[in-house]
Amino acid sequence: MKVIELARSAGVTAETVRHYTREGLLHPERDPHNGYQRYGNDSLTRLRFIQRARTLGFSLKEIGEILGHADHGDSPCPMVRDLLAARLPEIKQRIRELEQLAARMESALSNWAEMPDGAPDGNTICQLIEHWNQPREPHEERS
Amino acid sequence: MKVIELARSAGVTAETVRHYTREGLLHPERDPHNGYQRYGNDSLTRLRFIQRARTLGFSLKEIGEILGHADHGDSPCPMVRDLLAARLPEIKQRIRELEQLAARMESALSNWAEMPDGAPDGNTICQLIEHWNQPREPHEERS
DNA sequence: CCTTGACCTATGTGTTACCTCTAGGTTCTA
DNA sequence: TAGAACCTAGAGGTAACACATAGGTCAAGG
Repeated sequence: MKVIELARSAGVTAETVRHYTREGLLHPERDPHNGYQRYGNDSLTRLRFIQRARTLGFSLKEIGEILGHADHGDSPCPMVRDLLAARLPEIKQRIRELEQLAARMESALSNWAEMPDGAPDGNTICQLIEHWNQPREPHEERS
Repeated sequence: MKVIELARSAGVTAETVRHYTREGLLHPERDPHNGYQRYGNDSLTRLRFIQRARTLGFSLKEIGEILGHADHGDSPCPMVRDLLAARLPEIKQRIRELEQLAARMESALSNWAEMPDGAPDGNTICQLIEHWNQPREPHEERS
């Protein structure tokens, strides 16, 4: 199979396949005639595996390690259990953070509903933000 | 103030201050004697503003635009309201995605509780993942 | 035979908000 | 005067691709 054929079989873009190949997750052969990458059915298996693992929240790096174990004949399953069990509380923490962020945003929007806009003076940039009563817990990350 | 003094006043690292400066969010003067950056109290005001805006989920780029408006004497507040109102549903969507991810992870972990590990053969990489009954909705992102 | 279109290659850039490192100059304190 | 603590600029790393560049390949149709 050529790049795009493999990509279509799995419902991803050719770029994604090339990316996984560059990252060492797929091992195509080279067509000595024209330098094209040639993928076999094992690549399709691996690509589908990668997709499933991604929906479970594994990073490409982790998936690479899982595949590496499997390629050595070792069962990657214990690692898979451990990674997932370790990741789950992190995801839940992240959810809580985003929920707090959403709560702050809603609080701000409702507090601002009746505040005037006003231009900035030397001391104030945007009073909506600066005079907004920050509900608990400091800093957060982005979407 | 020198970089680290401003940084400490606001509880961030010197690198963060340098980063904001590189991004044009802070406008220090130069000490002609040694080339050091010199920050005034306005910089502290701006830095604190940036922190508050960050906890509301604004990106540095957006904060740069807000500060730009304020520097021109325009009220950035309407923009601030709009940005926040537009971002909120995105955050909520992200929360839903992560909740679904967490649900998939929990489903996998509980399904796997009684499955054996088993080494990979030619067809299977990790049967925990490959034979796991994926609950609805395909692909997702990372933490 | 040649063009066109669909495909291929490698490489580089952009995304986000910093962190880390290098390599070298400055300032303060004991 | 040494060493610690600080400063500078610039480069590279992080995650998972998407997109663009520049040029080579290939099959089909006119």
